[in-house]
Amino acid sequence: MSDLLERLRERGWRMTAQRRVVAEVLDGQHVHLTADEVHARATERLPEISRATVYNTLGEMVSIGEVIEVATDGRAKRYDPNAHRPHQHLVCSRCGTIRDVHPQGDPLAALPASERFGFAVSTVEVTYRGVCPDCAA
Amino acid sequence: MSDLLERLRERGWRMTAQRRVVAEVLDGQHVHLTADEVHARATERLPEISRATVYNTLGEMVSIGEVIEVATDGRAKRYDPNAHRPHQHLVCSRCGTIRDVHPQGDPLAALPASERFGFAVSTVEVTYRGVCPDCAA
DNA sequence: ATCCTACGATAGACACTGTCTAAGTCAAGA
DNA sequence: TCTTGACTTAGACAGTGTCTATCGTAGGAT
Repeated sequence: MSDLLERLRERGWRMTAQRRVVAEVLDGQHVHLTADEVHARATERLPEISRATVYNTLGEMVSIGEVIEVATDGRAKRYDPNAHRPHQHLVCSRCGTIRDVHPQGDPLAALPASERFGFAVSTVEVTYRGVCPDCAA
Repeated sequence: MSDLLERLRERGWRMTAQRRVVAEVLDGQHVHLTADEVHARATERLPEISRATVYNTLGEMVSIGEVIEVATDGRAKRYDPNAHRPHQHLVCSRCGTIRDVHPQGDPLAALPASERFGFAVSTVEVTYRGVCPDCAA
């Protein structure tokens, strides 16, 4: 079930109850949670888990590429466990929920060399914004 | 010279010294400042301007579409006065500086209806990330 | 030119998000 | 079982943004 947990173990992570819970919370969700939301859900299973541990664990998962950090507003970052399939995000401008979407074509191709100003461009993030069906009602 | 100021006046804005200074700071910069950076520069010209006023004024400019809010990391939002010409952003993943770029084509077209999930999609933000020439050296 | 009044500005408290530190705990190899 | 260093913890701290109550003033009315 928990591929994420399995991959972390393979990387030599020390398996603590806290890390297990954080991985499970991420794995079980299709929405993109903020760090404090992850903490809230983790607390339901492991009441004494601290905020710092959740932040640390998420940060480590991001730095090894198992989880993607999404900053769509200037507020809390959100964490996306779907790091292995390239995708972009569709954000509701009212309620802030995020959906994964898969646009056609390679967005990198749209930026000609003359517009790269010597940058070694490596990634593109595309954020579509609009009003979701629930908020439009 | 300050087109921004002129447009605000046309919208019936009460012209206060504070709003004038905020508009001038934005207009004179080609970089994208954070709210607190705007405040710092505004303070040089109008020492008693408050942080709340800068935040309010920036927020109002964003809501009427004269300025664009850019959240490239999970930290401070940056404010882009170049709202009249559609463009995207190229961010250095080392030093964080932002350049305006103009990709080809309409990025909205890449998202087929089947991938919109009932959202009324209105805007797209594209953020290219890479290492700038200065940081690559 | 002066007066009025509603809109804008102010200071500072507050809230949210994230980071850091010092001390205690425990997973896992010896 | 023992040992060790990686991990966790509580809580202080820092950066960013919001809110409230009060004061000031731009600009129309007189």
